[in-house]
Amino acid sequence: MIKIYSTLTRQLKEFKTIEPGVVKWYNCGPTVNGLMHLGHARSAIAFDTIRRYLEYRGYKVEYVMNFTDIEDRVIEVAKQEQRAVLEVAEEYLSYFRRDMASLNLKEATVHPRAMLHINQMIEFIEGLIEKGYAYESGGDVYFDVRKFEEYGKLSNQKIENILQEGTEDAENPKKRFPADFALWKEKKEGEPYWFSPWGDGRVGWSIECSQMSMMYLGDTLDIHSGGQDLIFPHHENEIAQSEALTGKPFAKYWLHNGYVNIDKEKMSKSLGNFVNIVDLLQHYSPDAVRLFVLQTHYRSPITFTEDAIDQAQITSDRLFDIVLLTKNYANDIKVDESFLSELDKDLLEKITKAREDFVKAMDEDFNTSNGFAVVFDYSREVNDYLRKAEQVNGAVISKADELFNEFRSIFGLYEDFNSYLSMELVEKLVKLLVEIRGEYRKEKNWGMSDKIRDELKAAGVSLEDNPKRVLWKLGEDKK
RNA sequence: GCGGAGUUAGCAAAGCGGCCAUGCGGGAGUCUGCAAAACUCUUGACGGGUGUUCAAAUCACCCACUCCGCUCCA
Repeated sequence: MIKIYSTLTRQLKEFKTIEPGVVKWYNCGPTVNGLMHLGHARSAIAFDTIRRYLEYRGYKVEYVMNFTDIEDRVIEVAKQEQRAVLEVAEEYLSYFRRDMASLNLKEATVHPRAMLHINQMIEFIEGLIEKGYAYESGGDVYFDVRKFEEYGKLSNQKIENILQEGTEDAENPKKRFPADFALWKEKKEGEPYWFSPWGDGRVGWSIECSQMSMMYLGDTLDIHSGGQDLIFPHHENEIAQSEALTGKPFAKYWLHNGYVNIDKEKMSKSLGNFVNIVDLLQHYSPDAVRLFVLQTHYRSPITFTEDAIDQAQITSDRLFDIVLLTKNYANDIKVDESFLSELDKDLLEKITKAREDFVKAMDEDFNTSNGFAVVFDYSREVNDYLRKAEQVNGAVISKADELFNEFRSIFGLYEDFNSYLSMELVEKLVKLLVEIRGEYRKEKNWGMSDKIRDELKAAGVSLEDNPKRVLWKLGEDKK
């Protein structure tokens, strides 16, 4: 049984989807006004892993993640750089997709973009006005939070305590109440705008998530997720809008990941203390970054230090060693041995046990930290076996490899094996063998030199001895 | 002010009442032509106090400190 923590109820509950076997999940994606930094990555990796785990546990996950491409901050960047908003959005969007791919983040089922859903959002707002939850005021449209009694339930705040007098936004005279939030904003000079029943303008920030999530997944989602910084006001507003419109619960489970801190401060755009993923990947492997993130439970804060990520890199490399070693043996099965030694039986038991322990750990609100503890214990056992067993049993080690594959697919680690088996490597190895064979030939050790040529040929590399040099090529000789 | 989260060994990080977390690092050993790896043992912790309990890192209360949200933010 999977237990899941929801910010709304602030406790662990059994995970039950509305439709059996299917998870409808909306993850709040980034605003594309800059490069992906570790804070974004932490969120994305955490939820990507939970998604992978749910899939591992047999769910079909419909995962929607938006890109906010029309928003104050994008417009601001466009102004500064004197470029079109669309152009800026396109550019950062492509960088985001690149960085997501390099971190081995799975593509969402749908990646909707706000700009392409403006008309539907206008309809959404019209619906709210009809129901009396929103009002037009001087070209703007606001959500009337006092009409929605449960406003504040997600962030656990009383309406009186929200937006005290004094802040600029609270004193906006167009509002009836300081905490009311904009659904539609009147156009400003030099900014993009759309036509609407209330005049030219553009949509407010939170409306896109409500509208797009409901459009792609239905009125009630199983999971809605994002960073803790979105709880208020963004998600609070989404709940208000959506539930006001449909009268149904908006999402069953609200998941929020902890921050990445640096120097005891939250890593964020506004503080300017962020580490970009592109830069980080200059020094650390994607696997190390994923491991770094996943060694901490998704709701806990992570403190970023160079030391910590160095440690993650070392750990990641060692884990990869044993994964690869196991795979090499598993690929090399010649005979399926039915005889099982004590060590074989022992390892088989440990494989079963490890899988059980792992599932138990992950079922408890996706405790990747404990999940990794199981993986590390397990990798030590496999390592031990590979070095101690008189003979490596192909059937047994294949089972071990299978479990490593399961772990890898859930954590999204070491998936690009091809990069380790490059043509470059083949070239180096063949050249080395040719060189060694050359020495044997000098010594007139024809036995060894022929053996190398024959074995290479069997492996698919043919050598051709010429007076000046040895040529080699891949593939069988033509007959 | 209001609302949350937290303080665990040298570092990172689980744990949510009793038994070994785990990773990195430190020490010793095994193996070994060299090198590397691996494995074994070991090192060590629960911010401070007072309670509750047969038993507390884990519950309650108090104190100290840190961070976060209430403003754009993953």
